[in-house]
Amino acid sequence: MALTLKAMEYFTTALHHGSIVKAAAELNIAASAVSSAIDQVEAEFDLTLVIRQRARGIQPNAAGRDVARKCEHLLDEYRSLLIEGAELKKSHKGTLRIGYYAPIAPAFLPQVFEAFLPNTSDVTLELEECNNDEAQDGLLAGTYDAILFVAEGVRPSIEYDTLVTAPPYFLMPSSHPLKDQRTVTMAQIATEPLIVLNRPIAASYYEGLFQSETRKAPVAAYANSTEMVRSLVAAGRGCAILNMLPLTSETYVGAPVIARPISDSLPPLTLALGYDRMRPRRIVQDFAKACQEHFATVGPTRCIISHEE
Amino acid sequence: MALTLKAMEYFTTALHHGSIVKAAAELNIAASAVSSAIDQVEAEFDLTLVIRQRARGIQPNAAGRDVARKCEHLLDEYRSLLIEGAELKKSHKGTLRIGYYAPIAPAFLPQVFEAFLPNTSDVTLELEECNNDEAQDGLLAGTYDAILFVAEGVRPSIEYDTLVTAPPYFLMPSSHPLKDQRTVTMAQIATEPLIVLNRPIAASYYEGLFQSETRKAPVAAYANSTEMVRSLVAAGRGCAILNMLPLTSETYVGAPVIARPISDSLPPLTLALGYDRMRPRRIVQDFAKACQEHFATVGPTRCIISHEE
DNA sequence: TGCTTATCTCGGAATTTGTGATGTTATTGT
DNA sequence: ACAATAACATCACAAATTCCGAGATAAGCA
Repeated sequence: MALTLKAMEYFTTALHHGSIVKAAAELNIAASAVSSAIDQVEAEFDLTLVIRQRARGIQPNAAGRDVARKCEHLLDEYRSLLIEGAELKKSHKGTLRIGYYAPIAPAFLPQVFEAFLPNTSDVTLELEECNNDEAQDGLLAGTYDAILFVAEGVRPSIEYDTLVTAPPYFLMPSSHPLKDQRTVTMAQIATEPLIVLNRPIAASYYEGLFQSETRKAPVAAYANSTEMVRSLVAAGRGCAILNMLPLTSETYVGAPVIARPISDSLPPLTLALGYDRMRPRRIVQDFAKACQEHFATVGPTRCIISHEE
Repeated sequence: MALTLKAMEYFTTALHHGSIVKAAAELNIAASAVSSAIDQVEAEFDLTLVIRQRARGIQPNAAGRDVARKCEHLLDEYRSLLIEGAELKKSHKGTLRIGYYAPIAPAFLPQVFEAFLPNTSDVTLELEECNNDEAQDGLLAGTYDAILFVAEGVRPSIEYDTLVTAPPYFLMPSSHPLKDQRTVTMAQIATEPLIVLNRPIAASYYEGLFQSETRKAPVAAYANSTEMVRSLVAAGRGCAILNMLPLTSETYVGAPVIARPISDSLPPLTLALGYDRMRPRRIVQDFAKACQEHFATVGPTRCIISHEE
C-alpha cells in the first residue's frame, strides 16, 4: 500500500500541468511534496516515469503517461465512490426499512409517507410488523433504519424520539350501557369482562392498570392482535382497554365499537421512533421529521383519546 | 482524501471476517487500528455502517454492505493497477522504442531481436534512425526506451553500456591495387581520394584520424549515408574509412567493396547502448542484455574489423 | 554574464498511523 | 447467579509519514 491515492493525485496533476510548481499551487501544498509524490510513484513501480528538466518543468515518458492514465482512472473511481457514499446519506433514494410494534400503524404511517415522499419517488419502503424486542434488535443489528415502538421497556443503547404519549381508553360495543357516559372510571371497567391484548408489553401494562383497584376485571379473552380484540368487543364478548385508536370505529366483524376516555389518572404508553440520531441517512432523517410533525399536529387528536381534552 | 485505501482495506477485511480482532490478526496490526479505520470510513460518509456488538464481533448494516462493496471494487481496481504497473516493468509486452545512430544497425539489430523476442510476441518495435544528439535528447525526454549511439560525445547525464569499440577500417573497390594487402597504413590511405561519411560525429572523427599524418587524403565526395559511401566506393569514385561493417560486401550499386584493417594505432569509435539502467522496464533490460551478449559473442568478429585479429 | 524559472535536497515540524494497556460489555458454561 | 472468556472501545504514547520552507542546483533566456 505504498502507493497512496494522494500520491496518485499529486502525480497526475503534476503531469497534467507539466510542472511541479504549478501542480503544487493548484493543490495548495509545497512543491517538494509533489516532487516526492512523483518519486513515490516511480519507486512503487521501480520505473522512470517522468523526465524532470530543470527550468523547463516535467514531462512524462510513455510509461509515465500509461501509469498516469491508470491512476486517473482509479481516482475517478474513487471520486465516484465518495459521491455514491454521499448520495447514500443525502439522497432520497434507496430503501427505507421500518420495523414497527404499533398495532394501529396502518392508521397513520400512510399519511406520514404522504408528507415526505413525492408521489413518484425512488424510495422503496420495507415495512415489517414485529414486537418491541424484535424491533429494537433489528435496529441495533442494522436490519431496520427506523423502528416505531413502545418506549416503556426501551434498551439503554437505543436512541429515540417520543412521538406521542397515549393514555389508555375504554372500548365497548355500541350497545353497551356505559356508551352514554363521556368518560368511564377504572372502577366501572373492573366490573366488565375484559378482552386483553396479549402482546409483550401490553399484557403486563394492562394488568398493571388495575393494581390500585380493589377488584380486577375478569378476563373474557386474550387475543394477540388489535383487530381481534376490537372485533371481539364489537361482537359483544366483552370490553377492552387500548391506547391507540384507528380512524374508524368499524371492525372486521362488521359492527362498530365505541371508545371513551378513562377519567382515572393512569400511566400512558409512549409511542417512540428509534433510529440513528447521530448520523442518519437523509431519508431516515426526513422520515423521523415527518413522524414528529405528524404527531405534533394532526396525530394527537386522532389516534389517541385523552380524558383531559 | 480522508478516506485512504488503507482504511478501506481494513474496513473491508473487518467486515469480511465479521470481527475486528480477526481482521487485525490477518492484517498483522493492532485491533485498535482496525477499529479506527472503521471509524474513519463511517466519519467520511457520516453514516453508521457497522453494528459493533461486544463479545460478538461486528456486523454491517445495509449501508455498510453497500459501502463495503464499493470499497472492494476500488481495491480490486487498485490491485490491478499495481499489477499492470508491474507488468509494465516486468513483462515482455508493450512497445520498445529504440532510437539509433548506427548506420549499420540493420546488420545486427534483427539478430539481437531474434535472441530475446519469441517468434510471436506482444512486443511492438519502434525503430528510429536519427543522429547522435537526437538519440540522446530522445532518451532524456522519454521518447526512446533505449538508444544505440556513439559514446564519443556522450552527455554526462546519459547512462550507457559500451557494446563494442570499432576501430576504423579501409574500404576500397574490388579492383583497387591495395586489395591484396592484409592491412593498409594511414600513409597509404592518405594518397587515395576519399569518400567521407558526412554525419555529426563521423566527419570530425575521420578528419582527426589524419592529424598525425604529413598529408591528408583528398576528399572526392561527402555523403551522409553509409550506403551511399559504400556504393560510391564500389563504383570506383574513391576509398573510404568506416568503422562498422555490414555482413555483405555487396552494395546497392551492384558491385562489391573490400574492407581491410588499418595497421596504425587509431582511436576507435564506441558503439554504446543508452537506457535507464537504474530501473528499466523488463523488456528494455532484456534488450540491453541481448545487445551485450550479441556483441560479446558473434558481434565483434562480424561487424568490426581489427588489425589485431 | 546575470536573471529567471524550475526542480532537488534536507532538516525539522505537523499530522497521521499504529501499539499496548486498560476498561467495558455481552456471551457461555457451570 | 457467577466466573471465565471473547470482543470492542478508549487512551496515552511511539513510530512513521507527510509537509513545509530554505537553500542549492541546473537550464533557459536576454
